[in-house]
Amino acid sequence: MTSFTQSVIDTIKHIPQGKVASYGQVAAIAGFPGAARQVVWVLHTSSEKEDLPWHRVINAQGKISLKPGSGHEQQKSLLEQEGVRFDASGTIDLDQYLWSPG
DNA sequence: AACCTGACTTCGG
DNA sequence: TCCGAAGCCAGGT
Repeated sequence: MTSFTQSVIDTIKHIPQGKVASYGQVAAIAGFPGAARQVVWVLHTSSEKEDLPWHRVINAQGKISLKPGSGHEQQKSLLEQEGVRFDASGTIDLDQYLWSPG
């Protein structure tokens, strides 16, 4: 499979524990730069079926985009369990936790 | 077949 | 520095 969906799913599955990646980054690595919104859609449609580490995908500012009550707390909790520290304002230190597939 | 939506990103005023 | 608008693409209705 070389579809956009499969590429994104595969990319997300490769995000290591304790690291995070932005939507745009995931799209770019998957081979579709600028397709951040489609990544959102993939998470919505395949996060459970494909058993994806959806919580490791955040926005480019190092913050969780979900609204409180819609998974925000759960995502933060899951990341903290993996060792990701949050700022007092709920921001992740990208210098330290941003995934670089190097 | 056309229109709408989505956990985004980036640029311009 | 902050806000608004446009652009990305696939899937659902």
